[in-house]
Order: sequence, then structure tokens, then C-alpha cells
Amino acid sequence: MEKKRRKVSIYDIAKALNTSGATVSRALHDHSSISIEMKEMVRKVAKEMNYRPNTVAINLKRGKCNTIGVVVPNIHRNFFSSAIDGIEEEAYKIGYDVLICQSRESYEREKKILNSLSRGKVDGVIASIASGTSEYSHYTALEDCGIPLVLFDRMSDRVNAGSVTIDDFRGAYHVVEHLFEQGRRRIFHYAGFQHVSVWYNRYRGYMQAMQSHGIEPGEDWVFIGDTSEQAGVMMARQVLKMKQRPDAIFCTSDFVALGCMLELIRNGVRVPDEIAVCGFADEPMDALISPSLTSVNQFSKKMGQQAARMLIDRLNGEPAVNIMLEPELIIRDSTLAKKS
Amino acid sequence: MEKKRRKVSIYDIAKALNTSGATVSRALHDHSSISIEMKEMVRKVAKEMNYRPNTVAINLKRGKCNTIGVVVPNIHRNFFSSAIDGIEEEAYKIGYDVLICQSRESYEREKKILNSLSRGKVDGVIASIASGTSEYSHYTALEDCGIPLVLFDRMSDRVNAGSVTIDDFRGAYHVVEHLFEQGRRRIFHYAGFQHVSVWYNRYRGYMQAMQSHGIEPGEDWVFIGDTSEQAGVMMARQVLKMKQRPDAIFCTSDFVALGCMLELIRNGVRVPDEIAVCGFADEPMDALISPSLTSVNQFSKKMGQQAARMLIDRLNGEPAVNIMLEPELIIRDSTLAKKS
DNA sequence: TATATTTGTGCAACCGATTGCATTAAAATC
DNA sequence: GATTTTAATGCAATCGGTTGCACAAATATA
Repeated sequence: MEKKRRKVSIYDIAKALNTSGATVSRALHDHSSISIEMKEMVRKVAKEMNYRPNTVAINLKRGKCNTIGVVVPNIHRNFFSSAIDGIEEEAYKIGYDVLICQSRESYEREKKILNSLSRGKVDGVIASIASGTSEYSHYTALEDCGIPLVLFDRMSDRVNAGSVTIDDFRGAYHVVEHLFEQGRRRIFHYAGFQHVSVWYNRYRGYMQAMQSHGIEPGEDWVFIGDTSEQAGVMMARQVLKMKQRPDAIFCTSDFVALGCMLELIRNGVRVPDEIAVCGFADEPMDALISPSLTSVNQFSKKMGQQAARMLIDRLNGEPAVNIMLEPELIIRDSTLAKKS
Repeated sequence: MEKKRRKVSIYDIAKALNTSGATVSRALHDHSSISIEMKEMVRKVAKEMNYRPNTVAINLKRGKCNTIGVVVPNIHRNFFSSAIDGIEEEAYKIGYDVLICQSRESYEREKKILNSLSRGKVDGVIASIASGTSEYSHYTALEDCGIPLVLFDRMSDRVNAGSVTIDDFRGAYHVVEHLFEQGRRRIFHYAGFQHVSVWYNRYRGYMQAMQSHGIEPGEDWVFIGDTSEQAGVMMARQVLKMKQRPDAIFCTSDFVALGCMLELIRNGVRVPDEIAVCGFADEPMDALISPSLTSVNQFSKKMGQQAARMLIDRLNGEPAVNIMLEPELIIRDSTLAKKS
């Protein structure tokens, strides 16, 4: 085990061949003005010395790093890890690397991450805003640094950036329509914090759909909170205490829906017969639990692809645009009326 | 929308203040030899000009980048995303960034990734080997470049690196013991490819446990294949065709177990009464499906933390070591004998 | 007043690559 | 044989910081 030897540079190769760094650099790039013999010698020695071009030096010289930064609340939810798959797919096609960062829904962390990324680590950023964020100066600062930004899913009008979203309003609207078709009327809604675009839009879709069916949801029909499984459990407990229970609950998150549904079942409520439950995001577990959970497919991978393509376009000087995809209602057992 | 302005450097600040880059640099670092007035002016102008230190330049000068590379097969499995959580937690404590890469179980991609990382992008690497990999020169090349390596979970004796694993052998052994206690004797095993350390060790644990109970598994008791849900479905179909069915199936992966169990149930087999099913990894879904799935907790987050700590130690000159954690059998409904 | 310290700044080299321009030697042309 | 082309290579600046050392001015000591 020897001491850490210094990394070999083109100058080490140059010295070994009694030539200059410039020649080595050109030889390795197969530049036309270098003789074939020299090229071969350089390549041979480079291999022997286990030479690796230093990306950091190259990036400094080039003024860009062929890297896209991705900032998401977390990588545990399938929605985000699939979006990342889509982003990576597109990025790798054109030789870009992807730097994944988790904000963990924290404003502070998100701020730190974006600040760090803005110091030359990435050429552009794709992000989905943390739920803890309601002030966006760290996002606008990015564009001020000349780093193009594309938001996906959770976005904000206050940030001047490209965006890829699904039509959360219509997604929610469809959910309510479906529940109506199944004979439900007393439909509750668990909403996320209203400063988060997607949760706000789903709430609006819910309200609009209810109203257009002539129903004005009561004050206690709508819950607001974080989107954890535990939050779903807590809501279920509140619902269980109510004199007049709902006949359906539409949750803005699959995890809330999961926690809620399981807690209802644990307390003897028959789902969907007594209370139908619906989530949003179409996480893989939805199909596995019983009853399987009705949800809304957000085409996360596609969103990631589109966001990546848009960012690449922006890096090539194209202007920012806003893309909205259509969601798809995935009907499963948790909302189906009793088989007659 | 103006044209992309060049990033501001310390020299831009220096020019504005009619001083030198060296002074600006020192002022920003609060160096003792710079006057207080100068420091204040520099800081003021730096803020006004929205100056951001260029990390790339700093890294080049420093010869290190305070970044740990993490290479995992994917981020979709909770095992890996949790391990990443553990790694990030430790890394962030000491101001290191984490660069996450997915090999997607592909040897080629893994090779490309490691090659890219070895070009000065990271100071050290934490990895879990892709199942498509059975040749390890790209790993040994890392250490040759002076980049310390720590493997977690899937490792190889052929690579000279630190490692953090769980005792897969004992984990598997415990599973079989438990199944025996539940009265099972004809226990099948779905194993992963045997060049992957963890799957090989679990297979060995299974065999040893069976033999020490005086049972020599038949040729057709052991299946080998990839660890997808679909593979589990296929195995279940094979099992359904057999004249003599098993009374338990121990799968080396939760996803295989899931696919297998659901397919068995779809075909009218009562789980666990007729056939018990057990997985490995304790993915969150295990507790959600019905029957809930018995599995083995691998303490993935802890593994990540330990791996990160070891890598940090290695970056500080400590030698590589091998750590093995104890797994924990999580008993759930899918293996419990009929309530008498 | 002359000398020794202290304080504050700037020059220039360096990290490892890339690249415009100059230079040299060899080959081609007249 | 003299001159122009061509081919092959090296010099030096550059990217944006950091830092050892030299240096000048201000202050302290003799």
C-alpha cells in the first residue's frame, strides 16, 4: 500500500515523451496537426500511466460542466424517482450528467442546495418545489446567475421559469366526477398546504366539481395538512368521530389515502362500501394493497423527460415555456360501488 | 430578457475597487492581513454584483471537491434510497456533497459511471455492485486513481475496498429456522444470480439451514433468476405446475416474493396456509399487502451511515475495513402457521 | 533621526486542461 | 539554389480562484 501518488496530468505525459502539454492535449484529441507517430506514442504512454483527463480543469476552461442539477423533495416517492428516470434518459442521450439533490421538503435545505448549485456546479436546474417553501428568491437568483430553470409538478407563478405540470385541476375534477357516478355525494377532501401549486389546484378542481353538481362542501369537509401516511391516519380518526360521516374521501396524496384507508378498515369501516377512498399520484403500492386504491396517474417519467428536453432547449437559447400534460384517472376497488 | 452576462469573478470585484484579486480573495475569507475597511468594501461590492465563488475553480486549485460519489443499481428500491439517506446524513455533517448515480444493474453503465467519477469529480466512492457485473477492473481502477472505495451490501472479494454488509448468511438461516418452527419442511428457495455476493450468501444460508435439519433440497427446489416482481410471477407458475408443491418459498428478494405470492393467490392457493412466502429486504410495501410479507430487515439507512463514515475515515488516511451488521427477521402473516 | 516592526497589498505561480499564434524544419515549387 | 508551402510542435495566455513571498507605508522602538 503506497502513499497516494499525485494524479497524472498531460504534463507528466509530456515530460515522459519530452514534448509539451499542448502537443499531448492535441494528440489525445486526435488533432490533425499532430503526426501519427506522436499520437501513437502519446496514447501509449497515457494508457501506461493510467492517465485520466481532469474533468474539473476541463469544466473550468470550458465554462460549463455538462451537468443538470435536479432538486426534488425526496427520492423515496415513486413519483420523483420516476421523474428522475425520465430526466436521466434524456440527459444521457446528449452526454449530460445529472446531479440529484433532495430538499426533504425543507426550505432551508432547498436554499442551500440551490445556492451551492449556482456556484458553477451545473449548467441548468430542474426542480420541484419543497412544501416548506413559500418564498422563492433562491429560485429567481438562479436565473439571475444565468442558470436556466425548469420546474416540474410543483411550480410557482412567482418564479420566471419553464414548467412541466399535469392538469391537477382536471385530475381532481375527474376524481369527483367518478365518485359522483358511483353514487357518492358527501365527498370529503384532504388537501395539502395551499401554497403548493399542485395541492391548491386539486383543491380548486374538487370545489368546482362539487359545486357544479350543486353541492357546497361544508367547513369540515376539507382537511389541510402534510401528505404523510400518518396524517391520513389522523384524519381517519377525526372522521370516525363525526356524527355524519362522508361516503367518500378524496386525498390529494396516495400516502394520506393509504393511512386513512387502513385506519378506517382497522376501525371496522368497510371500504369502499361505506366510505370510498381515492388518492393521487398512482404510486405502485396502490395496486398492491386491498382494496386497491383508485388514484390519478401523473405520468411522472414523461414529465421528467419533457422537463429535461425543455431545459436542454433552454440551454441552447430557446425561451421558457409552460407545458401541461393530461392526467389519467386509474379506477380501482377503493372507489367502486358495491357489486350489485 | 438580456443576453447571458458573464459570471462575475473576484477580478470583477477587484476592478470595481481598484485593487487586486488576491486582496478580494483574502477579504472574502476574512483573512487577518486585510484591513477592516477593505473587507467591508469587498463584501459590499460582492453582494451588489451578486458574486458567487466558482466551485469548479476552487476544486481545481484545492485538488479535491468535497464530494462523495454513490453508485447504486437504482433509487427505486427503498433499500437503496434509504441507504442514500444514511450516506447523505453523514456526508452533510462534514460538508460533503453526494453525487448519486444509477447503474440500472448494467455492467456497461456502471463502468461508464465509475470511469466518469474517476476523472476528478469525486474524492471517494460508495457503491453497491450491479447484478450485471462479474468483472471488477473498473472498481480496482478507482483505487488505482487514488480514489478510496467503500462497497455496501453487494460487494466482491476481488475488489480491495472497505465494505459494509449485513450477514446475509445468517439472515437466510434465520428465515429457514423460522419456517421450520412453523412446521414447514418442503422449503423452496428463489435465489438471485450467484455471482452477486448477497444472493450467494443467502443461498448458502438456506442450504446450510436445511441440511442442519437433515433435509437435502431437491434439484428443483432452488430457482435462480433476476429479482423482479415478474420473475416471482413466473416462478409461481412453475410451482403451480408441480406434482409436489412446496409448503414454503423463501425468496431472496421482496419483489420476487410479492410477484410469487400474488400469483399463487390469484390461482387459489391459500397463503400462508398452503404455502408460506418470505422475502428479503423489508421493503415498506411488505407491511401493506395482504397477507403481510415476512422479510428480513437489512437496516439500510444504518448501512449507508456506516459506509459514509468509513469512506470519510479512508479519506483521512484510515485503512479499509469490513463491517458486518446483524439482520433482523421481521415475521408477518405470510409465514405464520394457521391459527390453531 | 535612524532602525526595527507591524500592517496591508500586490505580484506571480499554480491547479490541469485548451487554443491562437509563432516558430521551426522539411517538402514542394519555381 | 532560392523561395514558398506545408507539416509538426511549442509558447503563453486563459478559465477563476488560492497563497507564498516581496514590498511599501505606517507605526513603534532605540
